[in-house]
Amino acid sequence: MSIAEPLPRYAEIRRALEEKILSGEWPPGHRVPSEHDLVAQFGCSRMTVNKAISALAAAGLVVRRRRSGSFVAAPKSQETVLEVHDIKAEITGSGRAYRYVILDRERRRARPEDLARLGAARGPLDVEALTVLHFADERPFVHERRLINLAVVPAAAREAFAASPPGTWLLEQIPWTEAEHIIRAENAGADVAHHLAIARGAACLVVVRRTFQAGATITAVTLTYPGERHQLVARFSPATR
Amino acid sequence: MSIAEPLPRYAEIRRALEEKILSGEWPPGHRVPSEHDLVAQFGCSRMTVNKAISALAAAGLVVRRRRSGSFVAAPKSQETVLEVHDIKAEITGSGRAYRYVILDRERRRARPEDLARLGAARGPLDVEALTVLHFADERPFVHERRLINLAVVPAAAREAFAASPPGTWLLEQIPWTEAEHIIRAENAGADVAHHLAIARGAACLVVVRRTFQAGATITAVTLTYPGERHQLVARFSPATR
DNA sequence: CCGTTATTATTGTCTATACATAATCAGCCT
DNA sequence: AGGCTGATTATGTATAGACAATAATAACGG
Repeated sequence: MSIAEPLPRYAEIRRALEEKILSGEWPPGHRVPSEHDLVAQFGCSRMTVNKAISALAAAGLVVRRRRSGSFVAAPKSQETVLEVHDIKAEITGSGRAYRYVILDRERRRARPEDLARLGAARGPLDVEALTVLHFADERPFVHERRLINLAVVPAAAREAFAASPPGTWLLEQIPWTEAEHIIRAENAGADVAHHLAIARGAACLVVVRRTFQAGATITAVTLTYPGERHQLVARFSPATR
Repeated sequence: MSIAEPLPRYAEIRRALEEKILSGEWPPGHRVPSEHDLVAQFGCSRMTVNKAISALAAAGLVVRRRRSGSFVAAPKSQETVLEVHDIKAEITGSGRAYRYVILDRERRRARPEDLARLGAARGPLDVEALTVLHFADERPFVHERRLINLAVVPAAAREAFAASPPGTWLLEQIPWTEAEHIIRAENAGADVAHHLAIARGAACLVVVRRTFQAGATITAVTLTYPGERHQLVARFSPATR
């Protein structure tokens, strides 16, 4: 049982509208009463009503158009909030011992496939290419292949990554403004299988993440998790977004 | 180049604060100036400043505490908006021919493993268990195993699923209020491999989705995609959340 | 020194009002 | 009919002020 807390007025109004929408009483395309009407109905000021509807608009439940009014939005594709943790934080956060090893490191002029991975169309570019293996309680946890754009993060060339792995270090160095994830399944190749101590051909969850700042790609990383031991969890409720 | 549009005042203030946070000038834990101070600094009313900071709080960039002030939030786990489309819409939306086959169907009293899949702890429950295969351009696209809670959707027992597959039908029937996804990689078993026309042991992307309404589980579905032919894409930018 | 109480700073919510902006509508002129 | 114009309507943004809720801090009394 939930406690009957005194909801703020705007939340109350929001709930009331949300209920109509989620219950299907107001189908997509249905016009929500105007702010003026709701003011009369709920006996409060327009600002309060506005706050309620604006919140619904921000949550994507309604679309607002000047002069026309507010309308129940078409059912969107299901969106879900996917949490992708920093690996070091993910492991230490669950009380396991964390360790990492840099398997390979090379500074080079970006090759065509590097440019493709970074999603950068243009020109000559220097990158730092790293291969890292992360352990949780001394068991291989994830295999990481990373490219760092040295045009954006020149300091990466001088960093030894002794204290923190590249991903964690980068997070501390520069904040990202945009990220893109691609998630797929792959059979483990010989090399990855060896490092992760799994059978060749075992299913792996592959997460490719590109991180951007002001349009420029900061880094592109391919994380390969043993499929049997890892899963991503995502949760979503449109009402509380 | 972006056009120099006249930003509303509150957005301007929001940007200014955001810039301090994202640039690292204000590290996590740093105290944001009080609304009163910002009013003086920006020469606007407190409501305007409040709107700006409240938006940042809603985006998770700051945490607000009465009397104490507003503080830059600890760097969250990276959250990403994952779009999971309705399968029928996903296929037809990309111009491919869509078809589905119901491989198996059974109405039964929920077994212990069914209850576990639904995440329902309590009692006797009737479920509709379906196995569906979806095709895109006559090629197997995804294998679906679904349980429908008949206590919530009794109509599912009388539905033939002739016009729409169960997932699409359910979306039309009852709106969900919460969803949970689990994503992992698995090697294809004999049965799934056969239906998807892939090699046994091939890596598959498995998405398990549970959908709730007001606490009760509506449906639990396990979608198995051929790993080589499917991937999930997710994009995120904190500034525009 | 400790516990209680009063003060105060800060955010949370709300009102009433105002003007701006955009889109629609009706009417008018050509 | 076609197009221009102005009125209307609904939302977008902003202001100034008010009171409530909360928690940190200071003042006080034992």
